[in-house]
Amino acid sequence: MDELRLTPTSWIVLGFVSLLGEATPYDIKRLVAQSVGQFWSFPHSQLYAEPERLAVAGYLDESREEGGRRRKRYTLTERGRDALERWRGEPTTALPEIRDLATLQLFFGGDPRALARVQLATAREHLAELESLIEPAGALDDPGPALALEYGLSVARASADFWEKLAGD
Amino acid sequence: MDELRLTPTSWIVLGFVSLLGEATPYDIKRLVAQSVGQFWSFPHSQLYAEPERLAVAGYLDESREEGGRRRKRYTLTERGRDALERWRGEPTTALPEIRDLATLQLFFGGDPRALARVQLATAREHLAELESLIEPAGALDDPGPALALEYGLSVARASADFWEKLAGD
DNA sequence: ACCGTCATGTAATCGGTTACATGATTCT
DNA sequence: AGAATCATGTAACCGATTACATGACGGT
Repeated sequence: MDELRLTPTSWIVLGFVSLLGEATPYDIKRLVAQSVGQFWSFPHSQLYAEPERLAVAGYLDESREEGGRRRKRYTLTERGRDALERWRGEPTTALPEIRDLATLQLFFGGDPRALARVQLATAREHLAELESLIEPAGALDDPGPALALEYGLSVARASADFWEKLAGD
Repeated sequence: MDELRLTPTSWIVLGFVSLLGEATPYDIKRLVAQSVGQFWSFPHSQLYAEPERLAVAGYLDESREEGGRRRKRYTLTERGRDALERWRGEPTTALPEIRDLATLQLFFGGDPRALARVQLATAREHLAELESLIEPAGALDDPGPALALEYGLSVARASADFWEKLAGD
């Protein structure tokens, strides 16, 4: 029941548990893969560790299935709901961070053409995948996911465009 | 002299030491602030810890000033130079990652207009700062920094455009 | 001489990543 | 029924962040 600094990972977990009502780490994992995970990856182990932390600190309730896979299922506590609500209400001024190895290589003298070729290829695949997510996202009640996806798409397009221009010299 | 997994931070340190020939953590800190730090931030303490790691593993030589501030100065070893060279030569296929609290808030139901207002403001300031870096970057011998900056700019513009559109409804 | 800010670092903590491992399902 | 893959988790390590702390230097 300690105080706890809530990290981005925490919000992701709290957010999805809130959306689903009740969720297992694996539920979250699948949703992450189709959404946030598209521009922000982390290992699945964190989706097991983080709910644990949150449960210890009183933001989630944990219960364990008895039969079968003995999954852990999580629900929001009052405290968790409050924290999420407060967070939602305070628009962050934090800037996006781009963590990109390719840019580093560019910066430190990697060959621009070679980099552009390789990056353009992967960027296009990624774009295609993102585009395939538009429809399902649009079908949801909540507009948030679709908006976030749009954001991710516009950034991904800017990225692809850059490499394309660079590849063409 | 152990094997060591080299992280993005490692490349940044190795890269700047290579550019400068000899560098103190503070030298690197200043350069980072005007370059990579614009889209990828980390605390200065890491720029003291990381060269240490790299020195222990044999990628850097460390020497300490005797008088005055007793700074630690680092230079590349053969091993460090090799590693950097090899890294430069292998274009990464890794995708950029966007770590962005604002997008998360959008995703999880934050108010789009409110977010857009706040984010647009900070995004514009940031853009202005990036643009002020164009000239100095263009004046360098090495084209890498200017290219990386261009990349950062195009992404930052995409981001600002998105929020602008969203703010305008 | 004093004060504020810049410069330079260390220590402790903790989140995140890597690696390992086993139990369920599904398919052939 | 066996193989392959999906699902689910734990353990250990380490890089990264936070916090603390002091020494130089420049200005008044």
